[in-house]
Amino acid sequence: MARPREFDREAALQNAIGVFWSKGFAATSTDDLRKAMGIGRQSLYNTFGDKRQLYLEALRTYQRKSMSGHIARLTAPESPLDGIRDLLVGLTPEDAALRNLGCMGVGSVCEFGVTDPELVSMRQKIAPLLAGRLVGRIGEGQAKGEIDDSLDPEAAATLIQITMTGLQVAARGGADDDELHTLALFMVDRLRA
Amino acid sequence: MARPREFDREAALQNAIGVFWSKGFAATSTDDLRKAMGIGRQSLYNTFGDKRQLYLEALRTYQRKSMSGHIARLTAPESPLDGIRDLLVGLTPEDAALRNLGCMGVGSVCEFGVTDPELVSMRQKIAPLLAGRLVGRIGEGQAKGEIDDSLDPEAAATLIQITMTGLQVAARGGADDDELHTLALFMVDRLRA
DNA sequence: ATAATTATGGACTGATCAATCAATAATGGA
DNA sequence: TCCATTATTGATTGATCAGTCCATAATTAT
Repeated sequence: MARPREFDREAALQNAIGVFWSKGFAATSTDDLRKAMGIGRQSLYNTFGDKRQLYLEALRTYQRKSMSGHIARLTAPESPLDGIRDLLVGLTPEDAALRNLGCMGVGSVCEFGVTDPELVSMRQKIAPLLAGRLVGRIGEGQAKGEIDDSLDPEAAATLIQITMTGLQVAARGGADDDELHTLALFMVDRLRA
Repeated sequence: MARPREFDREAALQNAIGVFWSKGFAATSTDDLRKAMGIGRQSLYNTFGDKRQLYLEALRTYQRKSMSGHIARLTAPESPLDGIRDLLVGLTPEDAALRNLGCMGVGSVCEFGVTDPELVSMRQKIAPLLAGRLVGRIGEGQAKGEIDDSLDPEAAATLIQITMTGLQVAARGGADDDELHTLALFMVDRLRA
């Protein structure tokens, strides 16, 4: 029917994610994107709309992948406490260059705060997914006697999410693997019965 | 000897801090700064150098004030655990507009990561100031029997700092006062003997 | 009063920004 | 084959960017 696209949309999007993740929205130019994505300017606008739309799609895609990793690590082990440990320990990659990027979602919160309603609503859809699973595993752990029975599962789940955010910022600030690892294990210990 | 400056340098700097704090470095234009500071363009360049130098001075000034507040809250109460509680509870202001700004230091880490050596070295000078005091108060608390004797003071101090970062990001993301308050108290409880 | 010095305001610079236009190329269906 | 449709390329737009130049104003020392 029409001329087919010469590039791989998914691959180009992944490259765009990489740029936004590393530099944030404001510091990224459309030329940075074009170069990293390996496509022409018009192709970018035809395929992804404008810079903002591309950012939204990049962030959404990043969040989906990131979240599914979190949930996989949290739920894989039989022991709930091991799940929480794996969630936190596996949060920051061993590869320093990757780890130093931190989390694109955290970066987005820091860059935009509450000024962009579309971003706020995107977060509100994603955050509860992990929170719910966390509350579940904490309850499980309490039933098994692994986790301190006296703590409120909701508050503990929120604290774990806050800790994840803190770890990501530390990682972006250059924290090394050992430090983050130690911190994750320390936090898990604080939940133990 | 020469014509005196017509504006208050400190007041202008405070206004610049406000803009950078709210919008970050990249999204702030020199015109934003000029307007908020209420001075002419040439006055800005004469007095503060360029945009980057102004940012560095703004961040340095912010950090100093912020850090002295942290240390004051941490050390004021007789009870070490109360000090840690006040540090965390008092971290995020009651006023929503102010709280939603989060922390300019956290914003700087998220925006620049480890890409700017001058910022990295600025952080390395500031972070240990609080860490040292925290370790001290944790040791105190353990000696008094308030804080769990089995935990490593260094790791606990780092976890508290990570928690502070997480709270600030949550605040920037729109978290309400109650949620942050609850979280702070929950964290303190996790250190108790 | 005059000279030296610094502050201020407005015009201006070249670079870069996001985004569009217009011309050409490639595809499948008629 | 030829038409409708979409992709690609390169030139181009007007806006905004950080930063400078220059003329004028205000101050103190002499």
